[in-house]
Amino acid sequence: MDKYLKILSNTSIFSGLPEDQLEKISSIALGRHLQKGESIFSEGDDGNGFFIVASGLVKIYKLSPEGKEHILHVFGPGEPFGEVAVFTGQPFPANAEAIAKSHLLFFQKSDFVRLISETPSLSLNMLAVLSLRLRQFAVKIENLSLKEVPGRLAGYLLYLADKQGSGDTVQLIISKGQLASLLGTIPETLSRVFAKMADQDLIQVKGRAITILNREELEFLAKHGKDLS
Amino acid sequence: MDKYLKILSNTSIFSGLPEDQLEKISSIALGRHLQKGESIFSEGDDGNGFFIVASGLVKIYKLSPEGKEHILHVFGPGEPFGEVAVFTGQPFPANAEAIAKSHLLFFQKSDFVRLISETPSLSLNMLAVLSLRLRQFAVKIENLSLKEVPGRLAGYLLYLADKQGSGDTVQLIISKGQLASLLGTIPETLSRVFAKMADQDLIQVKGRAITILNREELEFLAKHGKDLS
DNA sequence: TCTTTACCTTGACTTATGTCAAGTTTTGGT
DNA sequence: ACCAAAACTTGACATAAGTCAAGGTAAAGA
Repeated sequence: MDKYLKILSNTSIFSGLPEDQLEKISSIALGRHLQKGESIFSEGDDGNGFFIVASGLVKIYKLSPEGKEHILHVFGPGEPFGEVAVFTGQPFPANAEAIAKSHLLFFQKSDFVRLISETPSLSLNMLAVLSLRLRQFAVKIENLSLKEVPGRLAGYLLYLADKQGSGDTVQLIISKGQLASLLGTIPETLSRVFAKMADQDLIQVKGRAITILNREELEFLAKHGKDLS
Repeated sequence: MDKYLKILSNTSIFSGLPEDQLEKISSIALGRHLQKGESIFSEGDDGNGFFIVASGLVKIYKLSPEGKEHILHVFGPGEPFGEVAVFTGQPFPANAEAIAKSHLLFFQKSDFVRLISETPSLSLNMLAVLSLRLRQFAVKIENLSLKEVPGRLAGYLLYLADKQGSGDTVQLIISKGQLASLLGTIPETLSRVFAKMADQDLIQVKGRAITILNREELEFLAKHGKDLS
């Protein structure tokens, strides 16, 4: 059980809580191991609890009636998902699938609601997490409706560079096909945009390793959503 | 002061709370009256509190560097806005403007955080509100990336019909230009789509009054995002 | 009522991006 | 190391929707 403590203290929703609280939380967590490609839940499933990624990678996505997929989120270690269903009392609004071998912690809805109503600082953490996520969605909506694909890709690459911190070379954590879906486009279009950006010496592409060659122009693209032409 | 009680009890975040709680809340609320077109806050402003619409209509929108506007929300009576900034501690991420003569209630951040940490049921309400909003955003993202404009409009009209309940004729609460922005397109395109739908006898348009003539086909459009052709 | 302004519509044109199809490269399993 | 299955790339083409521009309609204020 105690091995969860360290994991929990590194999550956005439980960070900053005193150790005795974390122990309580740890005691209601259920571990679950998944292989790459395993489904976690599907749209419409009863939202009887939520998850935290201990290790691995999970995608949250919706499917159109024609089967086209749009990825809403990719969550890594420390990030919670499925909480929305817990608080709305409605079924899960999207699908979740492990896109790498993953270790998850599951929290039963009833346990968690009790916990949160007893722990004001936990509810404030939770509110902050949901608020941040709303903000991310707002940015995503803005990008989808105001910017073209090159602008969205530029923004994503800069976001990755910032997050990974490792100089000007970033590693895509998902396949280019999945990145296309995350950016609201299709693999063919993304591939062409990568090619064009490489051609213009904005970036260098070697598989999943992308090197930023012209940060300024990339920032211009991300901001204005269009080529300067 | 007590006149706020009735307003507060009709809001999503305060509904279901006992009267003594509502009185406490009422005592920290500040009223504010706005004319149509008045700005409430701008992107980047310090998020020192949040608002509830008592009467009127408020739009939340982002501006691209070129000045193009995208409307994220339109909020009416009973709906809170600006709470995200309160919980993240960051500035407001978007702009807010009254699009009709409006009466707002303002809650100071510090007052509200204290209140919420003292009132578990309030924090659960708040979590539910944010969760629902996340869900709405997820739908919006799905629509923007998976559906074309006719599909988005069809979805919006059905949503309005459901919300207004008044048979098959709905009233647009915002101008068509603003609706275009809310649907992630421009007035010209929206106008053409309205014309095409009317031509196909899916709807009848008389100013801001839209009559649904063929609900089935509209539902097909909203679901599949495309014409059946 | 008249006039001005904002809102809406329509047309001609351009373009970004989706679709379909055919290769090529990379990856993972045996 | 080999082979099959994914993943990726490229080309030709179709089209939804944006841009620019002009005219019409409706609403608000004098």
